[in-house]
Amino acid sequence: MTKTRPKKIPAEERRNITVEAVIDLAGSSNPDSITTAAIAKHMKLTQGAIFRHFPNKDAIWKAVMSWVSKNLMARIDLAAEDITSPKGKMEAMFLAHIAFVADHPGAPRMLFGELQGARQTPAKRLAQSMMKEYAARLRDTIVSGKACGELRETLDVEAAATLFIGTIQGLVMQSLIAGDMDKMRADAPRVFAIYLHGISKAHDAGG
Amino acid sequence: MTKTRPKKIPAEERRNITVEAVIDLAGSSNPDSITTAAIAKHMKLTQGAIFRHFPNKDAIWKAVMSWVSKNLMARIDLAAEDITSPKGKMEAMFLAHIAFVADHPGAPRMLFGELQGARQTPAKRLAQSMMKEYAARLRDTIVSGKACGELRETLDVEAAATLFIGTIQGLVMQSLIAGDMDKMRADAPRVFAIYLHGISKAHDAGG
DNA sequence: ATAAATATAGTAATCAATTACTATCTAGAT
DNA sequence: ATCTAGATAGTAATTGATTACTATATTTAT
Repeated sequence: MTKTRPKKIPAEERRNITVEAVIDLAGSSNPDSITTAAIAKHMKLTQGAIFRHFPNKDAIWKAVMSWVSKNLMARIDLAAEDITSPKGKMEAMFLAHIAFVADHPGAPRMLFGELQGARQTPAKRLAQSMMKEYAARLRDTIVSGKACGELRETLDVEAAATLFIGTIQGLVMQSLIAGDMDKMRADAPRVFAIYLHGISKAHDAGG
Repeated sequence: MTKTRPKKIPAEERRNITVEAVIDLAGSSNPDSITTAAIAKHMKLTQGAIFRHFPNKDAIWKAVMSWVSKNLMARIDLAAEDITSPKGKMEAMFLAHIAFVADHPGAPRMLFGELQGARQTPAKRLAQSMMKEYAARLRDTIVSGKACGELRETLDVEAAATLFIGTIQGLVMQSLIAGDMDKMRADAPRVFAIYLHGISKAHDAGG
């Protein structure tokens, strides 16, 4: 029985480790039922030590949401930045989003859980503002797609944006249910192809 | 302080009332954190009385899932039964599903929550078998749609089924997040129109 | 009177958070 | 280079609240 004492780690790094631990745990259990004891155990610390770095549990959740928001948006921006075609941009965003979720299954669960909760927490505010910016970016891309003739000019922009986000959320939900993130990576391009067909201007009359 | 005693209600009806109470509560709070005390309060009973009608909490969840499964499938079947066109069938199923969720926002939350949980509960088994049957019914309809020429013969059946379910789940998620079920009812036909465009055989070359 | 349905009042377990204390790191003086 | 004081990061034990669940008494309908 070698009860090794955990290394003393600087506060900021310890906070980062905590965020990772929560996202890790959220990948395999309901975010709402992740206890501070479970977090502590996962990062090999005692439960009380957590509160040396966060004033309370809400603060942990806020830090997690901040991480998710920052990293997800960064990956989507990076994927889309060098692409000029709106359709190409949308596909890149779609696949980047899926890849991010496949890498961090806990992330969407934290997001959903927080957004659905009745309580207006700091974490929820963060999540809401991220969703708002995401939707705005999407609408802009769709509008420019119509302008340059890639998308049908009869296209309902709001509905197309809703379906884009919904398609991702649906894919994610089904993969979380199946517990298989690799399947999602494989399905994503095929599903997006149908979506694209739904919003594109017809090229030829072929069925 | 008029502490009125609740009427004595036969056990079976009391169980039905319990199920309704849970679905009601799930509409505005995380299903996983619905306590037996909260259920009891909502149906104006003491907490202990619940356990005169159910052996344990899992049994309550199983009863709820049974209710959801039965009622959702019934509404979808009813909506589709008199329609011969596969595309028409799919639209009817889609809108019936959305209408059901709009009537019972707690239902999808119970479903998601149960399916995502790591624990293999009786409720989870029920939910899984429902999803399986739903997907099978969907694939059959899509296949017959291809056969009768309503849908593109190049259509990826699996992806189309995944997107159908995903579209619903996505719409539901966004409505739960927005806390506005009426918006979902309004958005559903517009979103489904894009999906339909994505799977349909082209009628004319118009953009 | 009897049986079913409910209230009352408990249980042990678990939760987030706090406390008293200890170990370790680091900066500045020598 | 080394010592030491203060700051930092940890443990272990405990708190009051809340959880699912239970034992028993009481009410109500028939």
